[in-house]
Amino acid sequence: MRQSDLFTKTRKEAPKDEVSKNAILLTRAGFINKEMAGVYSYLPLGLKVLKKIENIIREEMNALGGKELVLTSLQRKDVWEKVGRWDDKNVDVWFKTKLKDNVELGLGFTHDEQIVNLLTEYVSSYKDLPLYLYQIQTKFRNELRVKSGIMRGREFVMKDLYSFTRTEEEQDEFYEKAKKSYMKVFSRCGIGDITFCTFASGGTFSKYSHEFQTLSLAGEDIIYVDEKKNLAINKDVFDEEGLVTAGLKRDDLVERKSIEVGNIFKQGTKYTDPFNLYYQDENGKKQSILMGGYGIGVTRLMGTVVEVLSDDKGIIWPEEISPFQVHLVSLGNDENVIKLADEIYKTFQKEGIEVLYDDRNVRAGEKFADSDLIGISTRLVIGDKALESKKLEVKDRSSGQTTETDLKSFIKKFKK
RNA sequence: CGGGGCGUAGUAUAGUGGUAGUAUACAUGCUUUGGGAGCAUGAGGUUCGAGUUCGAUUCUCGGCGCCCCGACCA
Repeated sequence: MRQSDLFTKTRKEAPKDEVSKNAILLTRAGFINKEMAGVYSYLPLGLKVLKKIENIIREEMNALGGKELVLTSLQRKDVWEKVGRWDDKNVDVWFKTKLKDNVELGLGFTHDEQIVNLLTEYVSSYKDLPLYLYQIQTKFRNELRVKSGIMRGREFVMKDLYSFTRTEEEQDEFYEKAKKSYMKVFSRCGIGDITFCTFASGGTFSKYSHEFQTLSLAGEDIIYVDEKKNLAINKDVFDEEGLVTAGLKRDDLVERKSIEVGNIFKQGTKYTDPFNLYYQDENGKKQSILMGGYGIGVTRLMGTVVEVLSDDKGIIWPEEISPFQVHLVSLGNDENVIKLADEIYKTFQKEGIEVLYDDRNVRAGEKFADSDLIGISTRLVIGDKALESKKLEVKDRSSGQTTETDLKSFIKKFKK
């Protein structure tokens, strides 16, 4: 895409109503736009990144055996009343609304009840299980106070997978596989080395769960990290019992601040039993179904990447989720330079390399500043130098290193 | 939900009880072109309502909105 056609523009000034690094940088670079407190639109650049993250998650969830679906945001009151979560006393993040005839509805903040309710129509035999269903969808939570840009809003994108299994062994096996998938997702998003599978409290469903915590001073969680084992334990369960269960030793741990980017937990029959979701085994005997929930805050993950990967000039996208693979930047308005850049642009399009082509007639300084801010992982500069040397000047956004190469090997490296 | 703060142009900011200023962004022209260039010209603004006043962007009250701290956060 030509940058002259890009819908958004960069800004020099930080918006006055943002404090968090992710919101400031994403807004300045034209990825998002705040509509109201805790509610952000995703502009073309932001959407590109969001979709890339979603696709990584989709690939990993599919590899786990997950089947994708999309449940509704509008949800029935009676479904939520089954386990008492409609009442504002029990759940205080509801957005509730009404139909014209005064029938009450809620905007989904999660979909546990709804998916179980759905499955009562489809699951009845041991042959139907195990079953792993997931969706990537917008959730609504009426937070009392929003903060941290896109990391804690009232409307956000979440991936939620639900597992339905017959036995504890089946459940545990999947749970362990899911842990690995999750780490893969975070690695592919460029934050694998600072994200830890973290032993955490289980809340109302089971005693313990696992969170995926990314080290960052912008985080709100405190965890204790065992860097050798690559594991951590949340402060909430940082006691003797927790340590023993997690298999961690107090002396091996260091305290860190972190952002929760994912959470997996076993839910037992908390939802399946009340909804009468059972299956019949080989002997025709009625059996309970074990459920598990596996969440990733997709937009929060995007915000986390920005928090963690940036410098004073802008964002530093990891290759896999960079809005474009290459930022092609032409310098000056020398005819031959423009001709060369145009040719390279066309070649990339033909070869299927995703490219943002800064074809604007503005000075080099402005182009470089914008390029740094937007943060595309690889920059290709075409100016007089390239014309003379017949070499391509490639700058890596992350390391800042510039290398020379020729078009052929560049294409070979980036062609998908 | 408790406490505190703030609403002036697209953005960021001055200032004032009596015609609202700067930067940036935008438009036009000329110059310039490897790290946010220069000159000229132009267009663009006081969150809403009520009150006080001859007169309110400014003072008072209320609404709405936004931000921060805390609480909360399957």
